[in-house]
Amino acid sequence: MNEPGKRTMTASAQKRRKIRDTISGAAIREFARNGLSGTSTQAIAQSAGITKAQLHYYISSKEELYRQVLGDIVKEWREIFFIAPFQHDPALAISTYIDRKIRHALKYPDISRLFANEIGRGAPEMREHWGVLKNSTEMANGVIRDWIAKGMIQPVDPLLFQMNMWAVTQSYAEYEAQARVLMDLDDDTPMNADRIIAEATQLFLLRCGLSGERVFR
Amino acid sequence: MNEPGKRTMTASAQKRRKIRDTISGAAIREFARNGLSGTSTQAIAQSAGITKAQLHYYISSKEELYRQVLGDIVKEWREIFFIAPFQHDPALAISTYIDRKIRHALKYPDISRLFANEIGRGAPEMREHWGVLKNSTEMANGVIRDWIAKGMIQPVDPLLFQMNMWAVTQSYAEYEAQARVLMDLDDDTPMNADRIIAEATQLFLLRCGLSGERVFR
DNA sequence: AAATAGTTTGACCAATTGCTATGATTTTGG
DNA sequence: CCAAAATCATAGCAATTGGTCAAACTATTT
Repeated sequence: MNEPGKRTMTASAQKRRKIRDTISGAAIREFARNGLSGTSTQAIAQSAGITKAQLHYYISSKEELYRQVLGDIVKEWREIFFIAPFQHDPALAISTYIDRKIRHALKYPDISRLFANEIGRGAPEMREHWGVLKNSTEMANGVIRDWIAKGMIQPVDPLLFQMNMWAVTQSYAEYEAQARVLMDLDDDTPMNADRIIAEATQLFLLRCGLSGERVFR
Repeated sequence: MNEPGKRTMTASAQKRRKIRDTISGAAIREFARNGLSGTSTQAIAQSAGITKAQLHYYISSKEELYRQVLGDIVKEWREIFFIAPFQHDPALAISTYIDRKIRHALKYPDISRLFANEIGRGAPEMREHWGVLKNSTEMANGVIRDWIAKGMIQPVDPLLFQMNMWAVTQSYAEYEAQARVLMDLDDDTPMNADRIIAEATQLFLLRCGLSGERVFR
């Protein structure tokens, strides 16, 4: 038997991992569409291409599976969307964040939707994650306040500025269906990421009194 | 028997209307939290303070009730959030829109959440509403383009500018739970509407190159 | 007051829910 | 190659699902 995390992996362990990933993917898809209570284990199993009983062999319960994928999302986001590395350059920090966040939203909209769903429900499963999330937000708060103090950007409400960036970037995943209608795009045509990024970047750079020139990529 | 819509209303008709409103309110609450498939008629009935059988006496089906409240929301929004009346003054038009929209989001967050949920699911019940919604969006598009042509505002992507306003204003309903955590607010304390409106207004006025002064109210 | 119409109720329906028990099958280590 | 362990599928569990029904109850009309 092989411990997960070991460098070598037997064929069976690989297969097991693959199945688990398939399940996670299917769960994200289904939970994003219909929420926790609106998703049946049957639907998840079907979406994963396995039987319901087989699914229940791999998971302990629907709620637990939900908690697991939610935790994975929070963890992944914490690593990807981190404003601190570019503290020295506000324009770079902001445009980098927006670029990453929007590309992620367009590429993995279900992840964003699942998260939005959880928050919309009152975030009952987020209790254990608030601490770390609040922490990074307050770190970013400090960075922004520092920018203001040093006269690098115009004064903004640090928290609301962050929340508004989140809202705009996130919305292109959540409101994809609406965006497609308004843009006359069918479901197969990808949305124009560059166009969206350009407008969003302008929006937040100008709020800070920074040049509207495209700064990043 | 009394037709609905007549000026006079018998006591029984009034009672019937009151029950229907109670049901709509309960439905919005429950659908907002758990979506269409995640909400049971039992839960709606309980939230409305009636029995399940009684609920089914007033509605034809869960889906139909969902369609009804969704239709009501779309209709109400079309009346409330209309940018055209202030065409002559971009700053006034924008700040009025943001003010109204955010106050509505903070006052009736469930309505915003129900709508967000529907769009997140792929908006399967929005087919009949897209036409009129697209229309008003394109009217506003024209207004904004006109502003740009006349040099009243800096160039913006008209559609994305609207979508971003929508995203920011909407988010304070959808992400209320998160906002409360980040702001250290308990569930009873109302959020500071003026603060939110001020930052959002600045954001979008500055994008247009308009003075950051508070223009409205 | 009787007849009629509108409303409420509890019992009930088949279908689906999350999940399990059990035996069959496959995979694996010795 | 064989026994043990892991995986899988069928059938089934009690509980809940959306919705119905007829009987009881309450209002309204004549």
